[in-house]
Amino acid sequence: MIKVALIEDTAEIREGIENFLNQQKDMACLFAADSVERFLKEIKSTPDVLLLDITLPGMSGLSGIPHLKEKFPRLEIIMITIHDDPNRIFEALCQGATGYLLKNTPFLDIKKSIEEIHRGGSPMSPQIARKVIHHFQNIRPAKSESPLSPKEKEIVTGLVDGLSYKMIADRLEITIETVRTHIKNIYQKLQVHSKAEVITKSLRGEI
Amino acid sequence: MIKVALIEDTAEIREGIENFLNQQKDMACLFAADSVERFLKEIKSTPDVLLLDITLPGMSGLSGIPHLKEKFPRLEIIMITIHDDPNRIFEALCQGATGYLLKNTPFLDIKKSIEEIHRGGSPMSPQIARKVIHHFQNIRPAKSESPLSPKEKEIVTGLVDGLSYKMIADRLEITIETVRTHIKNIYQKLQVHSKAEVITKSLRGEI
DNA sequence: CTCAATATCCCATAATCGTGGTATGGCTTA
DNA sequence: TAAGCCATACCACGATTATGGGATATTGAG
Repeated sequence: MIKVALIEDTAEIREGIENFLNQQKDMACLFAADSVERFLKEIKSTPDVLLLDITLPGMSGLSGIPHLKEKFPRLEIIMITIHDDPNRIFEALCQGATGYLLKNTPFLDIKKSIEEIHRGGSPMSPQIARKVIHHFQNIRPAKSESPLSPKEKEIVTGLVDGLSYKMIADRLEITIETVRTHIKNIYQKLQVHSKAEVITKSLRGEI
Repeated sequence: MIKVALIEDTAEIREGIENFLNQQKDMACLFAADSVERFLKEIKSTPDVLLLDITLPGMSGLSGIPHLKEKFPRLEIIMITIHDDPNRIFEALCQGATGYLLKNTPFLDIKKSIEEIHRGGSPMSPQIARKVIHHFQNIRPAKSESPLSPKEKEIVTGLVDGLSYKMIADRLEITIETVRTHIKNIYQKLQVHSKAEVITKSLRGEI
């Protein structure tokens, strides 16, 4: 039995979702509030999953996340919203939300999402996922000419990931001796003498 | 009719997916190759969607993405892989992949994903989505105070500068043994096991 | 005052790394 | 065709790192 809670200011939507959840066999809506403040004050037990609207009177869902997480550290939060503004999505995810659904999502899919998040997944509509990914792609612009060969760059990636030579060898499916050779060449090209320097250069965008 | 292509080195999996795709009414598998190199050399027409394995002989799927995107700028790429290593996922998404599926995904879901990506969404299994989101959540919380003591932060700075224990000891005018102790404590606090990981965390603002 | 955190120092050992070699085969290009 | 880069692989050795012990002194918070 998944214990769900809900914060949504529009009574119609709130009651609709609440009723729907309570009709399900494997979940129950513990509590439904119209604001973060009221929720924090009045909730009695500990929910597993919270459906949280972004636009709320008083404290917004976004700024409420840290408070909610503080009171219930293991709470999984799914944002529900009409906005699909990438910045808000990004913000919510950074604050600690784990899922993100649009308000027009059918009830049945909301149910699936609650089950999904409870299983350790992250429900996200594909449209949202695409926006999230675009954010990723924008923060790392294509870098200019690097003196390193493609394989060498893969080795560097391994170093940045904190892998040992052995682990890099496994990942790239080559022997550790080949990894050593590549690394020697990388050091030569970059004029460095340690993993540490390569990682620093790489993360500072100097490669 | 969605034009799909496939790069996967295991013949069994490749042919399985190829056959399945060709049985669908609304899609066709234009071409299936066992390596990025062969794909780029032999493909004749322009696919809409590419299913791309990460682990490949020769050029890895990861490093192949830029080449594939260069030849087919509007190509949508879905990574298919047995690995769910967050670093690789992150890398693939940054390189320009738009979807990410685990190899055990049922054929029917692969089909749905292809349709989804073609509609402008981003197919991702919820497990993957969770990992992606964790990446988001780890980039930000630089705001909270670090668990490291002032001295420990100085040690970290030394590591980032590529110094050996000896050099850090000289710089801070303490013995190398003290440096060792500090580093042991740092590893403990950050739950890591190498200089490399400390440097990466530090430069990513996670400390 | 006591405790926890910090900072200092020492020892020992196994694993990993850095660096010097050598060598083969494929590919590109002058 | 020869020169060069790239990727692959192996050997050897000293340096460095990772991790397990202990030990002592200071300091600020409860």
